[in-house]
Amino acid sequence: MKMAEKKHLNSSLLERLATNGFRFTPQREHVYSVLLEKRDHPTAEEVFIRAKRRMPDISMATVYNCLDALVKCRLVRQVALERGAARFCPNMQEHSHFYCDSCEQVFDVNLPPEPVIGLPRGFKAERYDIAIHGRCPECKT
Amino acid sequence: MKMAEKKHLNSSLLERLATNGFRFTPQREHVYSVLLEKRDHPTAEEVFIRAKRRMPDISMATVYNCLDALVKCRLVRQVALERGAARFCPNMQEHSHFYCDSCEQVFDVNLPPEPVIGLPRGFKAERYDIAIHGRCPECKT
DNA sequence: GTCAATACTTGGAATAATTCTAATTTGCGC
DNA sequence: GCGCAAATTAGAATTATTCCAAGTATTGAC
Ligand SMILES: [Mn+2]
Ligand SMILES: [Mn+2]
Ligand SMILES: [Zn+2]
Ligand SMILES: [Zn+2]
Repeated sequence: MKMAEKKHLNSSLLERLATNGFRFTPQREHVYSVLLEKRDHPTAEEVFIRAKRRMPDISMATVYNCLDALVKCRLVRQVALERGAARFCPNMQEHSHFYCDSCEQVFDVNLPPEPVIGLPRGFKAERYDIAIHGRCPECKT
Repeated sequence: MKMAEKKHLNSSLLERLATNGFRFTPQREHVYSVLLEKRDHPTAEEVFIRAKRRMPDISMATVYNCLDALVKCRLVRQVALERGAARFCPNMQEHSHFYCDSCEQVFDVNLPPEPVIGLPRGFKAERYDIAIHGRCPECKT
């Protein structure tokens, strides 16, 4: 990434953190950059491993703290597909998730215009989470 | 419940367990009946508490085992909404879940005919899990 | 720039949810 | 009824996450 790009990213990260009452720290910057680098769906553990490579002293507690801040700033989505560790997704476009029951990989899938589900009277939907389970192309028998 | 009804339920439970290679045990019968009694979305812990009322010696490990067997027999659905304890749903009709972010209750919501999501080439969907987050009528401000 | 207030980071302890273990008991085909 | 695989049990172990208390860094006021 070019210097100018990085500076811009960081100033917008700072802004986003600030408007949500968070401080800008090297750890938060780094965790965010780690997520943007490889746009998959790592667990906190996996983020920790990747973050440590260039910031060996970062702690697991901080990774959780950073992920939490990023989620609260809406720079990252937290996804709960299967039971077990939560996963984090840096793709903030509206999309749903395909979970391959065989290789356990998670794929982004574009959503149709709007999933028209008739809710009973009085219910107010804020957000739809669509998880599709099945086999990815690699694992199709 | 009338005696005849119960007998019928149990013989169909036995059959379902048998065809999936499971044995019929009083614990499995009881856990299943506990789920059918109050058709909500309890956690394993909550099932344990309810099951203990009429079967005080049942253990947590057995509750997990029973729930697992019932899920594998497709008599019960396991739902993973938010992070935290898994929930169990005895309603086997196709439906999706509304999770109230305020009171944390889970409601069954009927699905539209079929959520037409165009999957990329090669992906094979087996099951859609639609979770809707929002406010229930009680909690609407 | 200095300073104080407060937020953040850290390692380790604590907790929550679930799974594993090993001894005992039970269901079920013969 | 008998034998054996499967199920139950209490408790230990594991996994994922949160909490804690002490030290450190960031920020805004001056
Ligand atoms: Mn995603
Ligand atoms: Mn349900
Ligand atoms: Zn796959
Ligand atoms: Zn509610």
